[in-house]
Amino acid sequence: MPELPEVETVRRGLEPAMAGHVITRAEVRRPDLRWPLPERMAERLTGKRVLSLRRRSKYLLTDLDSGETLLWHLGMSGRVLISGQVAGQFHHGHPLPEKHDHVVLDLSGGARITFNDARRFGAMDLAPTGGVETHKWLVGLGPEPLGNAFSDAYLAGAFAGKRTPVKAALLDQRLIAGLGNIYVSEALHRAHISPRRMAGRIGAGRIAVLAPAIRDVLTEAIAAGGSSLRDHRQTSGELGYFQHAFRVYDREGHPCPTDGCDGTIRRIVQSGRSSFYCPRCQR
DNA sequence: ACACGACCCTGTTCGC
DNA sequence: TGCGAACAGGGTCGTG
Repeated sequence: MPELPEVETVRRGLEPAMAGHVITRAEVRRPDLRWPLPERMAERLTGKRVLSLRRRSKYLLTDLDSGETLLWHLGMSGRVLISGQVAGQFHHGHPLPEKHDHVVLDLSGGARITFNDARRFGAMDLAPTGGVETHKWLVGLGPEPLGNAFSDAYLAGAFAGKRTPVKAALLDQRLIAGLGNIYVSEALHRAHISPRRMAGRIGAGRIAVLAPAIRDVLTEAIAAGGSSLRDHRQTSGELGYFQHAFRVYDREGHPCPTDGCDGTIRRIVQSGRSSFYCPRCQR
C-alpha cells in the first residue's frame, strides 16, 4: 500500500500504542525480509522505551531510549496490525500469529504490534538516532512534499533539463520523497499534465499548479486514512477510504471526472508500471 | 551522469 | 473448473 499517506496513517495509528511505552517482548518469526534483519534485533529492542514515532518519506522511524532508531519500510505488501489494549481501548488486529507475520512487538501498555508482509519487499534496520538522517536509506531522499523545502520553485529546479517523462521524475525519490504509483497518477490528473510529458518541458506556470496538486492529494489522502488497496488495512484493520476518491488510478475506461471534460481514462505502461490518465484534459 | 530494464517474492485476478 | 500468464503499493542494481 505504502506511499506517503499510508505510512503516515500507520504512524498515527502506532503512536498511541507505542510512544512512551516499553517493548516488553520482541519476536522475529522470519529474519529474511528484503534484507536480513539487523543483528540481534530482538535483544536490541527488548526492554527499550519508545520515545517517538516519526516518518521520513515512506520510512517509519521509531526512536528508542537506547539511542537507537528502528527504521521500517513496508515495501509493496507490508502492513502493521495492532491488537490488544491501547489507552483503555481494545484493538482487534490479529492477536495470534498468521501467515507472513514476520515481527511481533509487545508493548507495556498492552498493545501487540504485528508486521505482516507477504511479498517480503519490506525491511527493518537499527541505527544510532543521532545522525539517522545519514542512514543509507534516507541520505539521498528529496524533500518531503508536505514540508517547507518543497515548493513550485524547488520542483522547477528539480525538473530542469530532465529528459524523462514526468511520471518517472515524480517517482524518483531523489527528486521528491514519498510519492508512489497511485499518487503520481492522481496529482498529474489534477494538474492536467500528461504522464508522458518530458519533465524538463513543463512550463513554470504549470509547475505552479502541479506542486499544490501534489500537496493537496497527499493531504486529502492522509485525512481519509490512506487508500489501502486490496488486502491492505490500516492498523485498526479498517480499509482506508481514499481509494473511493481516486479520479484516475485503476479506473481505465471510466469517464474523466474533470468538469466539462468528455475524455475516457486510459492505462498505459511506463517503465514497466501502469499510469492512468485522461488523454483529453492532460497534456 | 543519466535513463532504462531486470529483478527481488508471493498472492490474486484475468483470459483461454 | 483448471491452469498459466499477467499484474500488484516498492527500491536496487547492472547495463548501455
